[in-house]
Parts: sequence; C-alpha cells; structure tokens
Amino acid sequence: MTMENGTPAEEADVKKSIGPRPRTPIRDQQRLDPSEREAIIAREAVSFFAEHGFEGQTRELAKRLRITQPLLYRYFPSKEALIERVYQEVFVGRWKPSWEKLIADRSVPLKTRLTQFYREYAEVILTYEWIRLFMFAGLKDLGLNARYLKMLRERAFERVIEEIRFEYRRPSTREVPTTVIEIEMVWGLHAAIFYLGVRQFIYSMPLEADVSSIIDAKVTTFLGGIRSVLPAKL
Amino acid sequence: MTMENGTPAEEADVKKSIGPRPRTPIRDQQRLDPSEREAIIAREAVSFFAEHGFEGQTRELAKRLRITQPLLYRYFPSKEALIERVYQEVFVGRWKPSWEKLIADRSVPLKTRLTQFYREYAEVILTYEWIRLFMFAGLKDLGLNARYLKMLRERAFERVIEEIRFEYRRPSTREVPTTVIEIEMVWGLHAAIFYLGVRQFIYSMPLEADVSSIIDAKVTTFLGGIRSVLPAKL
DNA sequence: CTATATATTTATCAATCGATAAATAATCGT
DNA sequence: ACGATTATTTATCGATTGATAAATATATAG
Repeated sequence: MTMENGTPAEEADVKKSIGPRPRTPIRDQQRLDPSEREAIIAREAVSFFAEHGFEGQTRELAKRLRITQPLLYRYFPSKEALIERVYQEVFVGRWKPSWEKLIADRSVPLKTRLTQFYREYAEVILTYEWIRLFMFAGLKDLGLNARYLKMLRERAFERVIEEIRFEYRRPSTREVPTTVIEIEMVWGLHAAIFYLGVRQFIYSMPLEADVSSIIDAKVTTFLGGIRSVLPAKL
Repeated sequence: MTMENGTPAEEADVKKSIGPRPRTPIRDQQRLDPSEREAIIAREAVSFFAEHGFEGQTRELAKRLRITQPLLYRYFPSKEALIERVYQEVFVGRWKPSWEKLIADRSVPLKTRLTQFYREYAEVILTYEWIRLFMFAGLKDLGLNARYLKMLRERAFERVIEEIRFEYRRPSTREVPTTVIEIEMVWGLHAAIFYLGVRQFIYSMPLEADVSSIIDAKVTTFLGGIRSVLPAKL
C-alpha cells in the first residue's frame, strides 16, 4: 500500500501522438501554477492533519499529494507555517460574517434567527476536519482554542444574549453586562452541538437523529431555560 | 536544555563521610524493588502521556522519572505496552464496580442514587489525566473509546434506564428494549458532564460553578426530560 | 567479607523526521 | 526552435526516536 505508485501504467502513452493542446491533464498534473499548487497543498494538509494530527509526517503528506516532500518547502517555509495555514483555512476561513448580521436581524423572529444560526454554524463545525483539528489544536497548545472561543463569544454569543435580552425587554448588555449564568447557558448549548461532532468523528459513534432536528430541540430547550436567568426588567 | 544533567552539583558530597546506614535516600532513590519501580513508572507515564500525548518521547519520560531511558524497557517491553498499561490504569482501574450496585439500590430514592452516581463518576473522569488521555486515545485509534463507551453503556447506562423505567412503572428493558431516544438522552447527560472536562483541561476555560451543583442541575433536567420519552405503561 | 544476582547506566544502532542544496525537466517568451 | 525561468525531483544532512547489548553498581546471601 505504501510502496504503490498508484498510477496504473495505462494512460501514460495513450495520448501523446499529436499535440492537440490536451488541456485536460492526462497523467498527474505537473508543474502547476504556484498559486494553484499552494492551494492544493493547503487543502490536502487540512485533510491530512485532521486525520493524523500535527505529528503527521511531511513525507506522508507529500505522498498523498503525489509530489515529493521537499516541494512542500518551496511553498511553506516550515511545517509549522503549513499548520498555521491549516488553522487559517479552517477556523478563520470557514467563519461566516453573515452570521453576525443574521443574529441581530430583528426583522426576523428571534427563535428563527437562532435556529438558523446554530444550524448553519453546526453545518460548518460538525465536519471530520473541523472537529478533529480543533481537538488536536487544543491538546497541543492552548492558544488557538482560547483565541477561537474568545472570537466566538464576542462575535456571536454576546449578540445572542443581547437579542434575547431585547426580546424579553430586559436591559441591554451595555447597561447590565452579560452575567455568568447567561454565558454559561450559551456555552452549554455550544457544548451540546460540539459534542455531536466529538461523538461522530472522534468516538465513531454515529448520530441516531439528524442534526437539524437535534439543533431545533436544543435551541428550544435553551430559550426556555435562559429566559429564567435573565436580569430583571428595567 | 537537553544536555543538562539536571542535577545541581550540590548534594553530591554533602553526606558521604561515614556510612551510618542512611536508610532515608539522600539522593534519588536507586535500585528499587521491581514492583515498586514499575508502579512508579506507570504512575508517571499516566501524567506524562496525558500532558504530551502518546507521541511524547520515552527519553523525556525517563528524565521526569530521574532514570535512564533504557530502564523503561526492563519493565515494559515496548512503548506501546507502556501505553496499554496507562489505559488499564486510568480507564479500567478507576472504574468503581460499586457504582453498578449504587444505581440499582432501590432502598434509596432514584434521584438520590443518580445524583450520587454522576457526582462520583464526574469526580473520577473530570481530571486532567482522564479527560486528556481519553481524547488522545480517541484521536489516535478508535478501538479504545468505543470499548470504553460500550462498557459504560452496559454497566451503567442500561441500568440507569432500567431504574427509571421501574420508578415510573414502565416495562423493564428486558421486555421493551432500550429505545433510541432514551439512550440518546443518557448520552446527552454524559456529554454535558464530559464537556466540563474538555473545557477545563483542553480549552483551559475554568468552570464558573462547582461541579456538584452543575451535576445536580443536569440530573434534575435529565430526569424531567427522559420521563416524557419512556415507553407507555403496561 | 566475598560472591552472586540484578537493578541501573553507558554506549550505540537503525529508522525516521524536518529541512537544505543541487540537479533535472517542464513551460514560456522571443 | 531555443534559451531563460522556475517548478519539481534527487540526494543528503543532522537531529531525534524507539529499542538493544554490554558494562557497571548496588543490594542480598552465605
């Protein structure tokens, strides 16, 4: 399996007679545009490190890319830089700024907004790559996860609480800052969603129900629960 | 850092004059009983692999033990065997058979039993070592976690459901097997507890409340929720 | 006190890993 | 068609890693 070239000696000399500009690459695409090659490497690195962790070997990654290992270093100065790129690709690149507007769009009923947000968010993070990379990162160094969760709180969760406050005619978080119990309940909901991914992609325990239904139920329970811990009306 | 002997040249010749049988080891204890040495190695390995993951190097582990690296191989034939011992120590050794009796002890009110079980269980698994080792194991190979969760379901969770059925006068699980929705709710409670550990020991996010209070609240919510999904009375 | 047993260390191997430099080959402009 | 550019490969280095064998030191028996 590891020795295999993987290229059946079949298509090597089929089309080689004339040169009718065979734009479609017959064999492995060679000599790609640097930007294209870099993108391919980054994409495969996401998949690779999600599977093997950051201790995965550059040689094995190169093999999956059908390139040689030193070529990686033409596009990324070090393995660490490649990993940093993976972080960017997954944890930054997959965040949708539209979520921040969605949560605060008061032309839409609150529960609809939250359900939609958590559904879309779940669709992004409940993937093999996202969940495992996040866990690998957390076990390796503390910085990245803390940074991400801080961002998540600031961009999404604080807004969620602000909107719930508004819905139930409570003081804004600018007047009465988010309380511990409020943010704890938001973390709890996030935890429930995140754990769906851990079950699937770390424990290999398939989910019994579809994610959307689970999210809907969790959001409903959440809204019922957090209402009773909001600060008093003005 | 790697060249350092680590032993400040300070205590080397302090006590060496006469030999009044210094039973208390002055320097590092040397030449321990094999059983004692093995236990010490296993204990430190738990802590070490929990911190660094299973890719942690045997030389670094040996340094923490103040022994040389080849000595590890006198007590464990391979690194893999040492890791297997760590598994046994933590995931098997810390399981308390008394829990199985506790859950089924009908001389005690159900809620009391469940609260006590989940409190004790949480006390065991919500440690730096348990949580991180379980996560490292899950990311590495799928076998161990699946085995553990299967054991958890058989020895504890099936009993929990059986007792809840009995409490509310529903058919036994021997007559009406555990339903998907029932076991899902039990997993959900377990997930909530487990995530407390992930937050603390993987994300370094301290908990805002004490674990016991959280457990009590979760168990109460759980009992209220699962009641409505039990199979109908006979 | 001496000899035997063995816990521990020293020395070292072979494989692996990230990384670099030089050689090669494919593409493009002229 | 040809030379220049550069994407890619080949070859290799130095450090690290799990593991083994031989040497050493410590405890115990007789």
